[in-house]
Amino acid sequence: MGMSGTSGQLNPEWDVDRMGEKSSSDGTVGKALDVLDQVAEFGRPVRFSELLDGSPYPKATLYRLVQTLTNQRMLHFDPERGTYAPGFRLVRLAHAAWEQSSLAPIARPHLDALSARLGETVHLAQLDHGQVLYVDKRNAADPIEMFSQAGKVGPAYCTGVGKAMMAFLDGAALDQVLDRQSWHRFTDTTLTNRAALRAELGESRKRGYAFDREEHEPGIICVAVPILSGSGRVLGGLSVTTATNRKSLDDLARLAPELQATAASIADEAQNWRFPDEPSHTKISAAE
Amino acid sequence: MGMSGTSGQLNPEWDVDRMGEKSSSDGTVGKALDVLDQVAEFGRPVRFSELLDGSPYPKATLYRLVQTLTNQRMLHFDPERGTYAPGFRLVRLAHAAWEQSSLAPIARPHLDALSARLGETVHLAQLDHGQVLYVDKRNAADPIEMFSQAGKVGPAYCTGVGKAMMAFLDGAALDQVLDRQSWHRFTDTTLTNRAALRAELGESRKRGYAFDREEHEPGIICVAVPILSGSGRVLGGLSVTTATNRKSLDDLARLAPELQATAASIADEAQNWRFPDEPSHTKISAAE
DNA sequence: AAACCAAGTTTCATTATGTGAAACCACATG
DNA sequence: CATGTGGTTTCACATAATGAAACTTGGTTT
Repeated sequence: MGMSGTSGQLNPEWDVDRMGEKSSSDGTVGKALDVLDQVAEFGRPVRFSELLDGSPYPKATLYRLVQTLTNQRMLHFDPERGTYAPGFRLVRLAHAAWEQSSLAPIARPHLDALSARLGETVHLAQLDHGQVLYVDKRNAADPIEMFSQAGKVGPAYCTGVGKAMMAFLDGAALDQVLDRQSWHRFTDTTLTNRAALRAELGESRKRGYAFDREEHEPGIICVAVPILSGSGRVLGGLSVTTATNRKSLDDLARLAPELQATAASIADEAQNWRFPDEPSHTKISAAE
Repeated sequence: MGMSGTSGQLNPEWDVDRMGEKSSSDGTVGKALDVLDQVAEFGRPVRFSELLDGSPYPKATLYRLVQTLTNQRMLHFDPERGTYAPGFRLVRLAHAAWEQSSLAPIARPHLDALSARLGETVHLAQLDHGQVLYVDKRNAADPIEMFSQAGKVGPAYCTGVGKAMMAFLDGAALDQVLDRQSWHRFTDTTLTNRAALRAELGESRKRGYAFDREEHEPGIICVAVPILSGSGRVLGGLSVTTATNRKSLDDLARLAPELQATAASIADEAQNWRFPDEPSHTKISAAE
């Protein structure tokens, strides 16, 4: 409830806009992962035939892909129902992704502290493919672990963390993200076009933090700050969420300094952190 | 650091025991996923060259695989350090896996209740590839730092949930799991061979629940029960963990009935649950 | 029963894809 | 400026993926 939950408005069919861009461009592996995505997107275990119609691949090809994925435990086949669902191997791999990300493990104690001190819901998010990916979360009362809520994605254009992060992107990167927004109107305060959002992002940047004024869910508001690297790159976002019947936007605004301080320490640690036996780096081609 | 996989050693080589069995047998996709596993197993971001030595694949091939995976956002490349880590797409996919599994989402409220009532750490786990996969977790009111987390895997032969589940497997399935144990001696109560474990499993089965008597971590004990389907199939395991300085094994034993009751309701719900618009059987037709 | 249908599985000639030794590049270092 | 190391690209070649079509299985209708 408190959070998004809405992968909803995005209901992309197989081929919508992924033609030349990313998916099946690179070989068999791309196709297999494409299929994996499709199964995941169904939101429930699926039959082979359900996958088939709507799939760009012919029967035999799809069949082989699904077989391979099942073999590899990326998909799980339920023989009783004849359905496929994303497999557990993914969970193990995702755990590795989480642990190895430079942000989440480092931020963990900070979230604990913040959550304890404020007593409100705290989110840690990163931008992923134009969407907000919640990588960790603390509930007001009880701390919830990883995949219960974290792992979920939400829209960027109408959430606090999303806007906080976008506000600090430079032109090119920002455009990419803007291109991926769905601009669905969730509430009557939702900003539903680039111009409106751009203006808002400008203000947020000046201010140093962003609000969510019930733009995603009625009654839910939040303040969010970006987590910025020394060079100003956006590493992630941090937010405190509450309900309008508990706190006002002004109340939340007063929490901004504390959030920023936390964000700063996270960024700091993230940059200096070395994994146990990581070979000290020889500088590689600079990003630009 | 104890990653304690089945391999059990710090630097597991590529091809150790996965030759004929599973990995690269099925085509390019298999190889790509193999590489993905390797990156994950490193436990930290890796350089290309680090992957290369120890890889069965020649430079160019490995390079292409890594490129493809990065392209697909299954790997994330850090240009500053020149390293690869498991990518966020995995987290999204894993979330789908979690949500679609018949156990975890259903068990969630039960875990909440149990955790609130007992005030101790609660685990929900499933058997995956011979290991215990923790699919959800609630921390104790006063959390003890211990090594489990949702998404993490652990050994089956020396954990409460592991033993509770194994105790209710039939011959063939049990053997498969036993074959995958590493029998590493974590503490001096760890059971380090099949015979000892088999005896223990027998008792646990009779008793209806299993203990962990500091077999995995000193000072950490637990009771665990299996979650069994109507037909007796092992769906998962449920445990309460505590520290020896807080509770005794006898204290824990007294919680067993409550655990069993919870397990029973979870099993019950899991069996009857239908996803929203899951086709009951045969044809799906859908809109057309 | 026979005929039918839909989901799932296998075949096999064709072709696209992946392969990997070796060459190449870019940078750092002695 | 020679040498080394990590990373990237090439290209002739072999393998692996493709997909139309045929086949199997199991349930439903005539």
